[in-house]
Amino acid sequence: MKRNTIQRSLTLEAVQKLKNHPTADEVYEEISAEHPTISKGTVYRNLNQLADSGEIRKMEIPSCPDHFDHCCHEHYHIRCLKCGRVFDIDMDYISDLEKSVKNAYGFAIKGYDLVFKGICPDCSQALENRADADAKDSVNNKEKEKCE
Amino acid sequence: MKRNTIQRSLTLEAVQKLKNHPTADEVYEEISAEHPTISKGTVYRNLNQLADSGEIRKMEIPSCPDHFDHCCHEHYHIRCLKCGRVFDIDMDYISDLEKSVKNAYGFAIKGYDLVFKGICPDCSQALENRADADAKDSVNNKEKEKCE
DNA sequence: TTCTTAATAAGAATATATACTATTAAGGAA
DNA sequence: TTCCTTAATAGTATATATTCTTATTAAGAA
Repeated sequence: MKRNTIQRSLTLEAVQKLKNHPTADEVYEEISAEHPTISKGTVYRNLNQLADSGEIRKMEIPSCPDHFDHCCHEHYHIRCLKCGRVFDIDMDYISDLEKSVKNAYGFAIKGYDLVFKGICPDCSQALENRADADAKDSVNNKEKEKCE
Repeated sequence: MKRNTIQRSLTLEAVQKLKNHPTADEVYEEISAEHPTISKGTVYRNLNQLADSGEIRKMEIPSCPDHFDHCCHEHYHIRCLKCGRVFDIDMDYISDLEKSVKNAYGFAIKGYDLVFKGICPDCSQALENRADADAKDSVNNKEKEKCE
């Protein structure tokens, strides 16, 4: 039988508090600030269990660590190619996109992942500012930044 | 200036030969069977360079290692949730999906990643066969399998 | 209160990918 | 052709994300 542990409650609360699609690591940091003994493996396990039970949503995004979302309505996201942050996007949800599939070669389709990609306002601004500076440095810095 | 190295040619040839969206590791295994001294880092670097120059396509898929595709026309893919393999899917390509976005909050949209998910015919068959056997074992085996 | 065992903490292990560094070799110049 | 510059390589180390392992703890039933 499933047990209601303190760690499980803390994990759920942290995701609900951190509204910006936190990664498992960000959830762990949030919790461990108050409860330093919690284990990162526990956070990972509880996040996945909470996602399995539908209490939170697990967002699997290409070339990114998994992000978790407290939000309950289906919506799309956009990932900044430069800083890696993930944001909500405002667009009607396409619930029957699999009907557009002509041939899935025997696959039982369970859904789809759709993530837009682009450059966020912050990074656009930073790029413009740097355009005056050394172009090479700008490229190097850009390449260095990681997906958070 | 860009140099045409043997390793670069081997990498391109391997992707063109392996038509099933190989991962970098699969490309490395293919090449190293004939050329055991090639370095995995070299394969990664050349795959990314070839993708940057448009000679191959890099497929970034959630919860999967990157896959590489020799194919040149835009098309969608489906990932098996059980075995992790990636297959082509037959569906009209939506080139202007970003026009459906109502509000991207200042983002400059550069494109999108769309990947369907489902259960492939092989895994459907395997699940049916196992349904007669112990259900618990079936679930455990399912959880164990990794994205390839 | 006791007991069973699910869940945990801590850290090792794994997977994917990139970075570092001494060495090699591609291709232009002499 | 031979030499030279330096991009690319091999091999190793490192980074990142996540899962696994194992002894211990504690949730909740009896």
